[in-house]
Amino acid sequence: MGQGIITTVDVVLFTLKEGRLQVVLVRRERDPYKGQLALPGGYIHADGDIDSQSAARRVLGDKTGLVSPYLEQLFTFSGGARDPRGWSVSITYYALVSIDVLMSQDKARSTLLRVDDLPQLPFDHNRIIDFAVDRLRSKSTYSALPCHLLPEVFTLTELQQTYERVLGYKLDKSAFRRKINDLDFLEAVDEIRTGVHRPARLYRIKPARNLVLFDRTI
Amino acid sequence: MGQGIITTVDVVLFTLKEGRLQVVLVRRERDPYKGQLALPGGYIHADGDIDSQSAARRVLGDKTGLVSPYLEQLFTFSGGARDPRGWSVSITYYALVSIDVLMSQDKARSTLLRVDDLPQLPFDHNRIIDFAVDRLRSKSTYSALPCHLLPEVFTLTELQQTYERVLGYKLDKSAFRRKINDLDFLEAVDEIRTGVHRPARLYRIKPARNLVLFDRTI
DNA sequence: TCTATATAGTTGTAAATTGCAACTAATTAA
DNA sequence: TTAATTAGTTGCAATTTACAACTATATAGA
Repeated sequence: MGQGIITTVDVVLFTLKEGRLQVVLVRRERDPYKGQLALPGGYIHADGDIDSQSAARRVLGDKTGLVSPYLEQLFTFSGGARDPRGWSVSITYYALVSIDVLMSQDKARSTLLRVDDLPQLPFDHNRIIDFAVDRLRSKSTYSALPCHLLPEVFTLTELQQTYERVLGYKLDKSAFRRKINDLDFLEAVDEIRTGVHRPARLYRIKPARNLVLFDRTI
Repeated sequence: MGQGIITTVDVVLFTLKEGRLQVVLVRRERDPYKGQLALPGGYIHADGDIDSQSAARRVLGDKTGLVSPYLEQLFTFSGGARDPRGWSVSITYYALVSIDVLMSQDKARSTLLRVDDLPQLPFDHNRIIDFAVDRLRSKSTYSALPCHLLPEVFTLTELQQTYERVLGYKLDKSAFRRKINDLDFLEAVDEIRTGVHRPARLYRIKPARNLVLFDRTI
């Protein structure tokens, strides 16, 4: 059984560094495109992987050392033209991680590049990244998704800046706080972020809470 | 090359009949589950299919006779447990068609069942349909998607009823019309739908228009 | 021809939400 | 003490949405 179709997973891992949305690329260890920067990806292992999500987690862990970032299926790219080895399917995922966690878990094999300034990449990886950026931006307009680009605890100002950096435009402070408050997916932690000015309340995502979606009305 | 992974496409084809959202099922022609009702689906042909979207179109045409319904990728289901033949990938699509077009193009091999009253189906097809219904409902709250469940031309009242039947709740007439008007994706046609009461203006989707999305603001 | 009725389509306004700007609060540095 | 800077709140105008009543146009039947 099987039709000689190459079946892979690829992961677009986002992080926010220096105020810019960046994507993690790794050097390919084998042909095709050996030595070039590309998305972390690999074959699905029919023995071993439970499903493609597990495969994506495994591949991401192997290539970047990340343990359990936010991970969600993006889209499946397929066809005879996208891989020189033959007709292929790539089940793609996107993942979010804070730069702190990335720095502490990644074993320095990966490269960070700004999503708005990418070189030409192998396969259809530019297209996949563009698709992931579009998804991230659009989903950020109606969900708590950008939270996962921050560390465990963060201030509301940091959260707003994260939204602004992902979306590429400024948000109103009071409206933003009202919205976050209404959605009720954050809880204050005891600590306070102290710095050179007025200290800020710290928050974290309420435990056992799925990704919160904002209401839409037609 | 290839890892012995079964690679298929499955399509959830929706239509609206008797005011109910229904899904098209076909009898399986071969094992496993030969003779049972299931989603129209089949192997990807690495020779012949351009990509999985083409494969989905081909399969849908072969099994239901439909030529070019609205078709969009849904999700990719995968794993070792979902198909008795082995580790498998199903790239799933959902499609929308008006009952008129379905009746005229389908060669009567297919069965229509209400999505809220399905029997147990083979593989993970119940899960796939549930997933498709969720997607259709949620996307209908912020897009022109339900248009594709109607014939070429329709009245605004018919369009509103279509939204209401998909979403499962009533909408306000004036607000609905304002929204549709603002989005500007319909154009009036010359004809008028005449009936037993006041005649209604007929509309169609403006040509060369992508699926219109409503604005969302965080 | 007149009237009742049913559906199409519009209008007015109250209620809710959002956008904007100014305000208060708390800290450090000088 | 004061200036500066960031945190966080408040008030209100502007906009959007929800709701209900209104007008318009057809058929059917008396």
